[in-house]
Amino acid sequence: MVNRKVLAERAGVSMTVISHVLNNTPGARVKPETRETVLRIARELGYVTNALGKALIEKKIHQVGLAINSFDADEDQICKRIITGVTTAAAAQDYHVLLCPLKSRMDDNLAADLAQLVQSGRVDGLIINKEDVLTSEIAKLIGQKVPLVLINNHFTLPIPEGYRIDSFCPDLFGGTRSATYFLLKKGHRRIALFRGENGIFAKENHRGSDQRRESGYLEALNLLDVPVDRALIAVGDFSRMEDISAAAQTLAELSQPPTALVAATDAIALKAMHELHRCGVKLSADAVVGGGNLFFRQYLEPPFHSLVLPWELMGEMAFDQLKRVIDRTAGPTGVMTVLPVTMTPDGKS
Amino acid sequence: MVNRKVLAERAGVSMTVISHVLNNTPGARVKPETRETVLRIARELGYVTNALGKALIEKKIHQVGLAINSFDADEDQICKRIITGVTTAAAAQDYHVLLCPLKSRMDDNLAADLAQLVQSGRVDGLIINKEDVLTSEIAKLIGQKVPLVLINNHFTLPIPEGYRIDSFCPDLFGGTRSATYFLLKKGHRRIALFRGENGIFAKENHRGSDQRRESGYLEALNLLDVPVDRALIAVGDFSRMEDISAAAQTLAELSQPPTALVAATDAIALKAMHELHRCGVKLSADAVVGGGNLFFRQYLEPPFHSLVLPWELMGEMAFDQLKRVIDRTAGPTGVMTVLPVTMTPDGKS
DNA sequence: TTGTAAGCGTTATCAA
DNA sequence: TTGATAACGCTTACAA
Repeated sequence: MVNRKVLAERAGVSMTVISHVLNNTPGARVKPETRETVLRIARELGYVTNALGKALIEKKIHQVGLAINSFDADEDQICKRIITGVTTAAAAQDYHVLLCPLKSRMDDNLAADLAQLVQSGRVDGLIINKEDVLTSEIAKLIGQKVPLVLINNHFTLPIPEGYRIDSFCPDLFGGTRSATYFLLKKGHRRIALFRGENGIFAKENHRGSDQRRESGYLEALNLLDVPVDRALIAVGDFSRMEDISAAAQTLAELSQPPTALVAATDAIALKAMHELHRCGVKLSADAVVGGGNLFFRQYLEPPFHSLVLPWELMGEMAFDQLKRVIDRTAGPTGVMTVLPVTMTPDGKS
Repeated sequence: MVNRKVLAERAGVSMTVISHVLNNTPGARVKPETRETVLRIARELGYVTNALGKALIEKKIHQVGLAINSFDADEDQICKRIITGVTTAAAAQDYHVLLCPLKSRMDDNLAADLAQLVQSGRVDGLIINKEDVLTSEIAKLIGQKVPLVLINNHFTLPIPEGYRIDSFCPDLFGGTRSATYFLLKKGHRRIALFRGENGIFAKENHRGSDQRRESGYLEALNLLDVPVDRALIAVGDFSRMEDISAAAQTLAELSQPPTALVAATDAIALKAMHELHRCGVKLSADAVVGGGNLFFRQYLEPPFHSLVLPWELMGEMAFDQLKRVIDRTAGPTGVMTVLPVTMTPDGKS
C-alpha cells in the first residue's frame, strides 16, 4: 500500500508538500516543478488518498446515511427514485451514501441506532425517509446534534422550542386537489377517493399523507360548490386486496355509484377499477387518477392518469440542505419544503 | 466528543484495559470489577466507538460497496430487492452498505472508479450488479486484488488464467423452461416468447439473460418434441412500447397466431397481452407467464403467472461470499452459483 | 518554498 | 491484570 510517506520519499519532499499539492491547499505556494514531480509520482504509483486518515483528522468523512422505511412496502419504486435523487446530488459534491435500512415499522430505538451511526463517525449526517416517525425520536436526534433532514414526513406538530427540522415532502394536498378538480371539470359529480388510514398520525396528531389527500379532495369539491358525500371516501389498508374489493363493492352498491376515481397509488387505482367493473360500475381510464406515475402504468391499455410525485427532486434537495447543515453553511431552517405534484399529461407518462 | 482517553481517565485505568473490555478481546483477562466500572462509565458517558480510528488500524471498515446499474431502468423493484437482500445479510454480520451508483450503461472507467473506492479504504469489497460488464474491467479489478462478487451476470467467457470470479444469478434457463413446459402441458402448441436483445453479449460472446431465456424455451419444446417456429420468438427492446406493439402485431398476423405467451417481465407480458388482444388474439391470463413477480401483478384481475426471481436471496448469498473473501475465510471459488427460479402458484403471488 | 512534529481515535506489542 | 508506546494515514500550525 502506497501512502504519503512513500510518496514523500520517492519525490524527495516532505509530507507537507505532498498534502499541499494533492489537496490544492488554498494559499499554499509550491514550486511548480515540485508540484509536477509530486503529481507524476502519485500517478505512477497509482496513489489513492486514504479517506479514513483524512476523515479522522477532518472530522468529516464525506458520507451521509440514508434511512429508508420503504423496503417492506411492495410497491416501491419510491425507494429507488429517492435513492437516485440522493446519490446524484451526493455524487455532485463528492459525497457517498450509506444505506441505513430501518429495522421495523416501529420507532423502537430508531434514534439510538441512527445517532450511533453518526457518533461512530461513519456518516456526517442523516436523511430519514419515514412517514410515521415519532416526534420524540426526532427530538432525541436533534438533542444529540445529529445533522438531519426529513423526507416524506408531513410534520405539523408543534416542534419543541429551539428545535429546527428541515423537511421535504410532496404536495399531496395540491396534487389531489388538482386531480379532483380535473375530474370535476370533466363533469363528474360522483368522484370516489381511495385513501389510506391515518395510523400513527391520529395518535400523535400529525396530518399524514392520506389526511392531506382527503383535504385536497374536499377542497376541490368546495371550490366548485359540489356537496360532499362521505360515502364516496374509502379508507382502508389498500395493500390488502380484500380491502380494495370490499371498498369497491360498497361503492358499487350506492344508489348513485361513482363515475370517477382518485386513488393514492396507481396500483390501487388499477385494482379498484377492476373491482368496480366487476360490480357493474364501468369507469373509463380518463375518469381515473392514480398516484406515483408508476412504471407499469404505461404498459396499461389505455393508461389512466396519475399524479407525478417528485421523488428524485426531494432526494436531491434533501441532500443539498443536509450538506449545508453539515458544513454549517446554513443552520437548519426549520422549514417544511412542499414540492409540487403534477398530473400526467393525458394518457402519457 | 468522548473518546477512550477520556474513558480511561474517568475509570482510572489505561486505554489498553478499555479496549480489552469494550472489544471483549479473547484471551485477555480483566478484573471483573474493573470491567464493570469501565462498562458503567462508558454507558454513562454515552460512549460510541469511533469506526474510523478502528478501521485505520484494523485495515477493515466493515463496509461493502453495492454497485447497481438498474437505476435508470424503469421497472425496478429489482434494485430494491437486491438491496434488501444485501443489507439484511450485511446487518447480520455488523456490516454496512455503501451505494455505488454506476454512472452510465457503459463500462468507461467502471474498474477505476470502483477500485478507488476500495483503495481509499471506504469499503472492504464490492458487490457488482450489472449484466453487461466487460471481462476486461473485471479483470482489472481482480488484478488490483479487489474483493469482488458479481450478481446477475451470466459469465460464460473463459476467464483469464488464475482469475476466480464469484457470481450469482437466477436460473433463467430453468425458469423459462418450466414456464414453457407448463404451457405445453396445458396443451398449448403455439407459445410466443418475448425476449430482450443480446446487446453487448453478442460482441463479447457472453450468454446474456435473454439468451438463456430463449434456450430454456427451446429446451422445453424439445423435451416434448414440439417443433420450433422461430416466428413465435419476438426479440426487441421492450422498454419501448412501440417495440411491444410491433412484435404483437407481427405475431397476430401469423397464419397460426400464438395461444400462449412467455415474457421476460410482467410489465412486458401485460402490454403484450393487451396489444395481442387489440389485434384480435385473446389470451387467457392462465396462458401467460411474465417475469419477476412484480408487485402490480397481484392488482391485476385476474393475475397471470410469473417467474419468481430470487433477488433477495442472491443479495444475501453474494454478501456472505464477499464477506468470506474479505476475511480470507475462503478464497474466491470461481464458481457461478445459479439460483432456482420458480413459478407463482396459480394466480397467486 | 519546504520541513518538523503534534494530533485525530483506535489497536497491538511489550513490559511491568 | 494493567500500562506505555508505537503504529495506522492523514492535516496543520509553526519553524526554517
